[in-house]
Amino acid sequence: MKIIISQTGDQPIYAQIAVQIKHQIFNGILQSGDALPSIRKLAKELKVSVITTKRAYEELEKEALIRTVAGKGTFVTAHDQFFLHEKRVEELKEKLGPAIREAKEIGLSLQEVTALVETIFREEAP
Amino acid sequence: MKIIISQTGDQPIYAQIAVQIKHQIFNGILQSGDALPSIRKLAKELKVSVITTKRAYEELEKEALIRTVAGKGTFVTAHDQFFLHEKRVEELKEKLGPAIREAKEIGLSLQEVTALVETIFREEAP
Amino acid sequence: MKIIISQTGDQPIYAQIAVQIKHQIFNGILQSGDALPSIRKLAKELKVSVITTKRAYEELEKEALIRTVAGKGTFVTAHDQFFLHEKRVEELKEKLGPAIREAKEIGLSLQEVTALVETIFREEAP
Amino acid sequence: MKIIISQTGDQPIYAQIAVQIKHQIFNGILQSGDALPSIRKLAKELKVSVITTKRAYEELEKEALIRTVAGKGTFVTAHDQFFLHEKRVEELKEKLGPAIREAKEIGLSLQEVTALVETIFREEAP
DNA sequence: GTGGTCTAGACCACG
DNA sequence: GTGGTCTAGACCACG
Repeated sequence: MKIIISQTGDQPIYAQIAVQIKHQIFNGILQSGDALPSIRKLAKELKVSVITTKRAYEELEKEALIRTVAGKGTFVTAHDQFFLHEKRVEELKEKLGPAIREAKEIGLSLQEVTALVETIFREEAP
Repeated sequence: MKIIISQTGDQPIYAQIAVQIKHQIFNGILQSGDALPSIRKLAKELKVSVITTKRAYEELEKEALIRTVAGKGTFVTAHDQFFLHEKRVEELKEKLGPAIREAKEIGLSLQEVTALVETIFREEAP
Repeated sequence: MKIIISQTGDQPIYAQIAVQIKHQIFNGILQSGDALPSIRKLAKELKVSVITTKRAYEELEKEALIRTVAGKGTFVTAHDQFFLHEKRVEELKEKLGPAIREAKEIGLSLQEVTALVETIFREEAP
Repeated sequence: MKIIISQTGDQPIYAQIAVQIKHQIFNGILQSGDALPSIRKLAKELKVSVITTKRAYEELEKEALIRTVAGKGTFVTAHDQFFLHEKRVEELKEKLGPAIREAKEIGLSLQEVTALVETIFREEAP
């Protein structure tokens, strides 16, 4: 499983794992019903503790993106496109919201903000 | 000094203080050369530990927005409009950047992102 | 043999099998002396491991509801109506007991509890 | 803090702790805003691991009964009587439900069930 | 093999 | 002092 962990401590390891798996689900790399690696296998692969991988899976379970069956393993929840789209937009709003609120506090106009958004959008590697 | 602290723990208190002072500088409420309250005075006023206000001022010093002179007090750094504008845009980019990167990962087009930005911009209280 | 297994993990599979066979005995679908399917046959039918069906039968043997005769098979124990009635009430008490104990801890009166029981009884599909 | 732990393994320790604190909240022994012991203090007192007490507190946080503030401690959530009553009845239904469903499967009438409930209610120590 | 739970330490940020 | 996170082991139930 392709997951990159940064030990620089800016974000808990379990959160880094969770968010990357989440994105794999969002992008269809992991699909409904797909089995995730066992918490122990993934722990070995990433060289972290079992508790850390378990914690990551717990986060995703809270969001109903995966489902753990004791003794069986962990699987991507069956979900339709609508559910995923909702999840994605919700997540995006949570991140864009504070930034835009701040832009307004700073006194930027809508035009200035969208211009900045466009610049950043184009800057980033496609 | 007008600073509102949320004890709900979603953000460290020192960071809340720092960001609010920063915004007062950005918005001209605090201007070049203005004296800030002493860390002890501010601590009393906000009913927090002196360590907390000290930490907040340290953050702002790192960003060169304020300057502490031993035995005299703490003052807003002399800065021109260009410097402040740069700071503001830099800060905004740091927040918008990850959100926009994510929007692209999710597969949203520039049009969809700007539409979402506009919606959020209009939603927020002016 | 009519047994429905839920893979959702809320209850061990062996327990699901055991309880459903138990209910078939209680309700007379399985009667004294009736032969149960062999653990291997049942395992195939339900698509579970032989270990699982064996474990289920062991549970029922502990309760003296079935009896395994080496080389012959497994049979519903000879029992009279009194024995079965006792078993049923005993089982029910085990489940109702903790709930009612809790109701008292919470401070509900007998009237309130029986009212709640009546509501739930009527709610459930007959 | 008065909490009794059974090591017999029928229920995880963290769940035992959580349920007993929950009952103290329900019964007014712990009231809105009251501080709970720190996870480390409680761990020492109960002679369990810190992770176990933390896990217990996490369970209660999921149910919005307590609130943890990093660096401050853990507190009983401000809640009104209506909220608590709802919680209590909800919990009770979850326990009574399966038992009553079973009673019906066994073929008991509402009268028989309520009679049994009454017997158990009176049997238990007041 | 799978998860579930637990221990007894550790280091960190915040205050 | 407070939580938050993590490790490197362990034993268990289920299958």
